[in-house]
Amino acid sequence: MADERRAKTALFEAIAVMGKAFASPVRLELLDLLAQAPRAVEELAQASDQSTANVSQHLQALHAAGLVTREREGTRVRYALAGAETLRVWLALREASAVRLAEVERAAREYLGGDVEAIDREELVARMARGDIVLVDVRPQEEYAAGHIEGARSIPIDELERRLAELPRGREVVAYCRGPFCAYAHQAVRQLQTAGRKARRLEDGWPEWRLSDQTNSHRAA
Amino acid sequence: MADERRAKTALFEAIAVMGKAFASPVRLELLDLLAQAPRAVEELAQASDQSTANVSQHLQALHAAGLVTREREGTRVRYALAGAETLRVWLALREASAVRLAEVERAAREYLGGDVEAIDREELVARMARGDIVLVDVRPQEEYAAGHIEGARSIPIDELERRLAELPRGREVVAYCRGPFCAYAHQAVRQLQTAGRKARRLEDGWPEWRLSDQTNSHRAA
DNA sequence: CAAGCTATCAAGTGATCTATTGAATAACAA
DNA sequence: TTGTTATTCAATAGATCACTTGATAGCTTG
Repeated sequence: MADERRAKTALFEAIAVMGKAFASPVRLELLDLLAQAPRAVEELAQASDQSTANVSQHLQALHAAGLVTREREGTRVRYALAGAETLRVWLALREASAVRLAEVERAAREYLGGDVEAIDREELVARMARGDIVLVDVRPQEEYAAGHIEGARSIPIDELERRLAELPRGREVVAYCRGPFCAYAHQAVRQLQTAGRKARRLEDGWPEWRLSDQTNSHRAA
Repeated sequence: MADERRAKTALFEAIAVMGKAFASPVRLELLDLLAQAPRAVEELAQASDQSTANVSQHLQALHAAGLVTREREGTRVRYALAGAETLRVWLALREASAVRLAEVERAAREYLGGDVEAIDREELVARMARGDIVLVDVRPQEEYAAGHIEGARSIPIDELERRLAELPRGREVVAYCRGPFCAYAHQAVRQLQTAGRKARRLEDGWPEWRLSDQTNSHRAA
């Protein structure tokens, strides 16, 4: 009886080790970044506006919780998301928080600016098959290189304005980026519309696509 | 620029509010219990071996994180899991921790005792359709009452031994309970096998079933 | 092997979290 | 009203966590 309680407590304590990893905003941002592409500590520190030491410590916490893998690469250490289960937890948490916490919704709206017309995965697949649209990945190049939706071309958001001519005039443009809370696709659609193009954003990003359809994943050399 | 950072930080901080809710073993156990059936504070305190005040506080934390709903029922307050998204996060976290943390695996084995032959959902459905097996819900009655797999009969684990005669001798018995980390089904299978019956456990429990097949859910009056 | 990066470690401080205790409140019944 | 039960509140002490700073270790290159 008391033994059973002890064993049950030990089990929940072990699971809570992973739960704790999701309890810090900094770690969540790191997970979000790693969901796009593996990265070194320094890069993560820059992307998340944190000190290197702090990021290193958080990464070690994530590592201890089994959420990321670590790999030495010469003078750098490359961290990557560990397994699809990790991604699934993060996406489920993000989704749940968006649905159940008004504050998340509010913060998302604040960050993304006004809403922009979206297209869902299913429609995207259908229109792509018909050659109806151009799909653009507006994330940084390295993230595109680490994996992207098949058939997408890479035009990082920074370069979109001066590379507008690359996009055929006749077809609608669909932009996607890191996920529903990533501002790049919103920004891209606004820029495109300002330039007189027809444009929408994919309702979510590369990690969601990858998880929902493993076979579609495409990795560049 | 600085504005963008502030907005992004606010967003991750808001999501982390929910993340923090998953950071305590006590709260995880409460979520696990609530995934079976809504309950009052006192019941949860008893089931989790915690003081009422402590459980009340944790429930308030869960409520603030949007993970549970609260409803006054006379002198009691009935807490329930809020929405399918909440359940999805909890199950994803449990799954991920089982896969990625050796310690969880070890603690689970310790708690459950030796492994017992399992059957997956797909096979269960097929065998049920053929009338090949008897499906038994070995959770406490109230949890069965709050929802169960269609076609299952309720025999709480405490009563299994003296109600053995209710089970037809000819057919294999499949027992299920709260989930893969719940000991009841394991126990039931062992008892049944000792009594010379053919028995297996369903590989996971009612919450997983409910989530994977909403239409199969069955709620008693 | 010395210089230059990158990443980690170690220690410290302020902040937050947990569980306990005892008192307060809310709903109900006699 | 008074008593009873269920829940919450308030205060607290101990533990854990987050971020900073400055030192250290590992690898690469000249």
